[in-house]
Amino acid sequence: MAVSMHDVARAAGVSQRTVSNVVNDYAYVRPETRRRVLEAMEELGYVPNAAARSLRRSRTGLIAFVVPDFRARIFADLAGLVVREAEALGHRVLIEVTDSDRERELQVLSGGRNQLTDGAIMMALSLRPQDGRRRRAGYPLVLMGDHVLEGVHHVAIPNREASLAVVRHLAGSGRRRLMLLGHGPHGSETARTRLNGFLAGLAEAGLPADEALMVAADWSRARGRQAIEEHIDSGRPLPDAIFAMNDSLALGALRALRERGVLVPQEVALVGFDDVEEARYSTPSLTSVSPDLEAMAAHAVAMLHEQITGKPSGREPHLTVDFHLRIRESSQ
Amino acid sequence: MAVSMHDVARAAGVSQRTVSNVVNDYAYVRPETRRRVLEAMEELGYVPNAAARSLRRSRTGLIAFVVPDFRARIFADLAGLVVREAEALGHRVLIEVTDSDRERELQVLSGGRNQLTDGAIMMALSLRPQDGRRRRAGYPLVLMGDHVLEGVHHVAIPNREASLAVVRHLAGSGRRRLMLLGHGPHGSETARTRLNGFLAGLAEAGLPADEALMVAADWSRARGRQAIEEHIDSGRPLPDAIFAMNDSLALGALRALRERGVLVPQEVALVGFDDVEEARYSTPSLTSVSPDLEAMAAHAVAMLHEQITGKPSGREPHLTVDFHLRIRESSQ
DNA sequence: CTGAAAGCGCTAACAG
DNA sequence: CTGTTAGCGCTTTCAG
Repeated sequence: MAVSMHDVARAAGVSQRTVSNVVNDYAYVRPETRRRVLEAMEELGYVPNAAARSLRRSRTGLIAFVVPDFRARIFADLAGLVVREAEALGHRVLIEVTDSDRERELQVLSGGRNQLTDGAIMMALSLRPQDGRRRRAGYPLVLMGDHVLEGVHHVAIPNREASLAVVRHLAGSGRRRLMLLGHGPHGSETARTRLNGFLAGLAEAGLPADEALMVAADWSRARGRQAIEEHIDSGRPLPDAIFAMNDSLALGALRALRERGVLVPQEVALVGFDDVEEARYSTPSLTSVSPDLEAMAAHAVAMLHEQITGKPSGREPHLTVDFHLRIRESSQ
Repeated sequence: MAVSMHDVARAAGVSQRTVSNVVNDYAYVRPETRRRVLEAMEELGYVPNAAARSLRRSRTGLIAFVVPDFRARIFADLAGLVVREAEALGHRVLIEVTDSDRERELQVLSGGRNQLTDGAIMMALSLRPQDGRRRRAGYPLVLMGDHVLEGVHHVAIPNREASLAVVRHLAGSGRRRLMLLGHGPHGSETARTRLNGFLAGLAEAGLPADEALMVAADWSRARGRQAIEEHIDSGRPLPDAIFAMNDSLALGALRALRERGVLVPQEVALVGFDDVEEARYSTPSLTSVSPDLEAMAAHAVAMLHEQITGKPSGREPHLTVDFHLRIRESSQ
């Protein structure tokens, strides 16, 4: 076995209690004693056993960040921000990938997948309101995204408002035939809400909602490209603007348009969602909805922190972050 | 306190031992007994305490993945792969960010930053051979990248060979004035090795090594862009090819070239390193070195797994993964 | 197949 | 300021 506090105590000629005090920067320990203990620790190569400490404190210092998929740029970005915020509040982050699997999301909810964590931040895709009853009682949880489970803290992206803003921008610059890319039969709540905002925008601008211009597609670059290729090759008339439900789709679409010789933005304006770094650097640069991810991460971590430490702070249990529509070359 | 095994045992009218057996799918438990226990667990909402289990088993099931920075796309990609591989072998992954801070890297090495993990995979930037002595004895560790610490398992990217291949490709298609972008005074070992391969390639092709064409820059998109802008604006003659030390630099450079009206690849060929997804979708698409990241993640996790479980497997303690030079529009 | 019981290493209440 | 000591909840040896 590794060297324990007991060993250190014996070596330094003090009690275990004192060693613990030194390790935890506790109370008053005489400088001389502290020095002796530190010396003994150094000499024996003592490293505190975190499992024992966790057991005793019933706190591990770990939180889980649960995402559907790590390949999507936005989740990786968010993870980076969550790690940073968590560290600032003294937590470390365990990454859990659900592969958008409903079963796994439920496992997180019911506590089967949270071993060794004090709480979780989850980006859930498939949860429904009635799943609330499967929740493990007392386990701190914050949801990111659209789903509101009764009584669960939650921080959201303003999907509807942002989509509305996109349509206003497009219609406001004279576009009339708007395509929505990424709407799909297996759509998540997020997709539905963005669709909603899109439709509201059309109505507001007095434009018809054309089913043929609501194109289903997974939110990947490859599918965005493919969807547009198929649309063009089928000979259907082009829209004069495309609103893609995320930047991956938009950038895939951009590639397809370029290959088919369609000019962006002259013939077709293009707008994405998420504002990943790449949007600023594509050719043409991509207009995109930029949700405030930093705020999102900060709020989520802070909410979780409160639940874990049990310090309520009057903070709203439901929050929606800001967004900006970054207008770039692809839609001007 | 939460409900414990003891509570379940009492409720089911069996001993704690039997509950443990059921929880761990152990040994022979009479079906009838198992059923009763399962029922009691369900009823009481029992969730095993992972900290206690970890203490007892002296194993947490967690491994740390330590990266310099999470914003760089390649680290996020790698993290996703590591999480997947780890899960397949029954480990979960804790993400640790060092911000390229040498002190933090040393803390990982010495065990101060590995609380609750059974081992770590680290992408170290600043470690030097003599740091080996600071290593925490017996703590399973695998390094990714260039640094070889005496006696530490290690999986590498073939930086020298790949850089050589890039120069061969460029020189082979008639380019004569090659710029190296990303070489810098604070260069990591990785940068030095890529520089090495570059110089070897020049020598092999009988081309001069021109100091003025070795441009220092952090490996970010913004810096790549800025470096090329400055070069052009200073009136210095353009190279006919640029080898950027990673794709971020290359894509930033591409942006600068485009804005200054320089044609890629007609006037200047451009090659990057890492082959991030974006390279395939840029305009023009980017030629890049594609190291086999999947293999890298798989090897690293497997090596760590062996150390943790103590099952040696004749696998080499040092391994270099394959790479492919993906030749695309930017260099043809 | 199941029970009793001994710790894993640490924290913290209690006592000086 | 420091020593003693009782568990935290679980796994596992030893008996039956």
